[in-house]
Amino acid sequence: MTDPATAALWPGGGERTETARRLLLAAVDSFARRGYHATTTRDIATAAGMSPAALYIHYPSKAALLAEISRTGHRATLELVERAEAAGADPVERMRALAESFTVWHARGHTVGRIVNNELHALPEEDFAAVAELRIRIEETVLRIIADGAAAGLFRVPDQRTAARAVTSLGIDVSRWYTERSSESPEELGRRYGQLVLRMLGAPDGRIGD
Amino acid sequence: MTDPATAALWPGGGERTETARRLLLAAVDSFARRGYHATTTRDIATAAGMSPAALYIHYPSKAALLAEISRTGHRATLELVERAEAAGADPVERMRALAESFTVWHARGHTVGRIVNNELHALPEEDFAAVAELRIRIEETVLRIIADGAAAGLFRVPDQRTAARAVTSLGIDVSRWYTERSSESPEELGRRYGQLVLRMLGAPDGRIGD
DNA sequence: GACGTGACTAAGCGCTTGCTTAGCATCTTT
DNA sequence: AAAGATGCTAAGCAAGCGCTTAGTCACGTC
Repeated sequence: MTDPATAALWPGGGERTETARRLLLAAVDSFARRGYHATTTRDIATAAGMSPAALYIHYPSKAALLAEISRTGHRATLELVERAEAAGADPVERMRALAESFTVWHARGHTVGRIVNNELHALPEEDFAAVAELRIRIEETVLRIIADGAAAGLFRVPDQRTAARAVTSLGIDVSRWYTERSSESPEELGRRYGQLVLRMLGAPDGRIGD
Repeated sequence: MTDPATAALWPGGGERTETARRLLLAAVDSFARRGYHATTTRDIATAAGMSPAALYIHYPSKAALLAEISRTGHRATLELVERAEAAGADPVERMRALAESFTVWHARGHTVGRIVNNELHALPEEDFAAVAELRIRIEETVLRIIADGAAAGLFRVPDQRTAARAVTSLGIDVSRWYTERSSESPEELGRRYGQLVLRMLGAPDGRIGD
C-alpha cells in the first residue's frame, strides 16, 4: 500500500532515488498544508529527516521541487483523462469514466491536487508554460467528449465550453475541500460526482442510474 | 461604477476612511495576484501610494488586512445566499437565484473570492474560527434548499450533502479561473451555471428552460 | 504664537529566508 | 592502499521580511 501522494504522482512507479522521493513527498506535504511561499526549505529538509543543505544535492532550488510536483501531477492527470476517453464505449460512458476517475484522483491525492491547481502562479515561467499546455489538453479532452455526446444527441448543453469548465471545475475543487476525514471514500464520491456530471450534461435519465 | 472588489466587499457601502479602503483594496489585489505569503507589506503600501510604515497606522498587521478581507467577504457571501433563500417562491426558484448570484459574485469579485477561499490557512486562529462558522451557515443554507426541494419532490439527488458540496464548489471554483478577459460576462455565466445546477439536482426539465 | 493632534515618512532593527561554502565520513575504483 | 566520487552536515552569507522608532508637516484650538 503506497501512500496517496506517491500514487497520485507516479501511478506506474517513479524513477527517482529513495532520498529524492522522500524530499519530494515532504515538499508535497508542506506545500499542501501551508502553501508554497509559507514553506521553508528547512521545513522540507527537516520533514525528510535531513539537514537544510542536503536538499540542494537532489534539487537545484525550492522552485524545482514545485515544478517537479506540478509537472508530474499534471502528466498523471492528463494520462488518466485520456485513458477515460479511450476506454468508454460511447460518450456517456466515456464521460462517466472521466468524471469518476478525475474525482477519485483529486480526492485521494488532494495534497498533490492542491499544489497542482493552486500554486501555478509560483512556477518559474517555462515550467508554467509546459504545465499550461497540459492543462489545455485536459480541458480539450473533456470538451471533445461533450461535443461528441452532443452531436450524438446524448447530451444537451447550452454552451459546451461552459459545460466543460464546470465538469473539470467540479473535480478540481475536490482537492480544496477533501480530507482523509471526509465521510465519503474517494470511490464513493467519484461515483456520485459521475452521476451529477451526467445529469448536468442532460444525459438521458435511463443512462444514469440511481 | 465602483470597482468589482469594492462591490464584492461592501455591497451596501463601507465605513472605513478613504486611505484605509485604498490600502485594503491594494491588499486584495496583491493577495489575489501573488498569494498572501508572497505579498509584502511594502507591496501593499506602495500600491496604495504610501510608505511602508503608513500601513501600520491603519491596520495593526498584515494578517489584520487579510482577516478584514476574509470576514467582510464571507459576510457578503452569506448575505447574498440568505437573500436568495428568502426571495424565491419555491425551492427551484430559490436554488436558481442562489446559484446565479453566488456565481456572479465569485466571477465579478474573483480577486476577493480567491482570497476568501484559498487563504483560510493563513488566518489568525480566532479569525479563522469566525469565518469557519460563516462558511457552515452558507453550506447549510444550500443544504436546506436542497432538502426542501427533495421533500417537495422537485429535486432527486442520491446524497443531499454531496449535492450541496457540488453546488457551492462549482461557484467557489469560479473565482479560481475567472478573469476579466473571460468570454462570458458574470451574469451570463451565472445564468448558465444556474441551469447546470438545477439539472444536476434533477429538477423537472420544464422548470429549467433552455 | 505656543501647543496638541493626526497622517505621514526615512531609517533601520532583529530575524528569517533561499542558498553556498568548506569539510567529513563512507563507498568504489584502480 | 591511494584516489576519487558520493551523500551528507555545520556554519554562515546576503537579501528581504514584518514591524518599530523617531521625527516631520499641516492643521485646528486656546
